[in-house]
Amino acid sequence: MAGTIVVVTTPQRVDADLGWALGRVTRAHLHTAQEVVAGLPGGPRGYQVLAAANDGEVSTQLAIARMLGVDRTVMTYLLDELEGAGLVERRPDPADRRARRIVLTAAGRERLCDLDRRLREAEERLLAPLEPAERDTLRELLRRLATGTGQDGASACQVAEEIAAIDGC
Amino acid sequence: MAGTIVVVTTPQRVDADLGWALGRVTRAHLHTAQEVVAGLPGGPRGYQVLAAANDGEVSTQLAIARMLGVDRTVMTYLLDELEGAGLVERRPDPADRRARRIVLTAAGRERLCDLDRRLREAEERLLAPLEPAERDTLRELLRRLATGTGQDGASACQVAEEIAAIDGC
DNA sequence: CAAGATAGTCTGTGAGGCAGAACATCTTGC
DNA sequence: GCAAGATGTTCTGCCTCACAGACTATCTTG
Repeated sequence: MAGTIVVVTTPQRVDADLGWALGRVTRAHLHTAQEVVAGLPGGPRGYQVLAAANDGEVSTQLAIARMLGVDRTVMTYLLDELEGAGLVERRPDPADRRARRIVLTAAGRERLCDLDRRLREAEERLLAPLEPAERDTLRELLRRLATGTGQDGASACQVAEEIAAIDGC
Repeated sequence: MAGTIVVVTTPQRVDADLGWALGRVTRAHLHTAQEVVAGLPGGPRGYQVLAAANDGEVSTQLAIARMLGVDRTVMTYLLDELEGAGLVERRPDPADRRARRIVLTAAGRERLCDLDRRLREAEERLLAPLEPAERDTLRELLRRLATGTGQDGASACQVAEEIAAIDGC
């Protein structure tokens, strides 16, 4: 390396860094969410478990864990708490006796509904600096990135791959 | 509450949740970033410290800590490692002898430059499902949210408030 | 039926962050 | 100029929390 001429272009400013912006926004969102879900077992993740279990597409512990990006061993005590609070039930999956289907109790659905509304309000406050149209754009772009679907619905997505790499490998 | 009729509207699907999308994208980004900065003391945050220190606007430990959202006590050992690797120096601030100015060494600037380029490539791969114009839009919207500036440059931003609430209170 | 994969649970352990105190220095009010 | 409080940095102790690994039960494949 000695004697090598290194062209040091001026690096980007910090606030041009996607990671920085993502981190900051995520952190702020997490912070407001924590206030909204105060008292809910598991905090923000407790809410996400409720939401994931409720929409029914996936409902076994492992499926929910993967979707939310939490370790499967964490789901155990997350669900212990939610079940203890009477918000969800673990039901044996009739098709696979190893698996448990997570279903919301009536109280769980009410709670989820209430949290949903309040979280949505909090999000709008968080997105306040953006024009209404821009908020929708941001939501849509993030959603497409997270679900791994391109504009045409194509699914060539690194986010999904990275997520997959994080859990099972 | 007994007897109250609760209208349970169908809650949003999980993938309509901003928090879910943010979390997933952030996690995926973090994961790719970790690979790129493998070997750098402090991991992704080490990079961010370098980037923040380099652009010079803020350079004391506390200012960097606040910008990055890390605890001030964490900055101490983060910088210990970076300084040990010869990437930054702690210089006494001539204007305030309590404070240390964090400046990059020549090696630090080279390293930052290299990381910058590789991270930018990784980000583009991550944003691949979006059209090029959409990627710029996403970057811009996130940047504006994170910096707390509206379209007109106005600064009425909850992200900044929440970030502020997290550290000093 | 045997062998391997998968769902869930439990236990131990280690990293990592936060609170709080200590110390040095700056600032403000008098 | 001095006392009192605020601010920047470091250090210590504690405590949470997530992950690895082992274990059981069940499914799947050959």
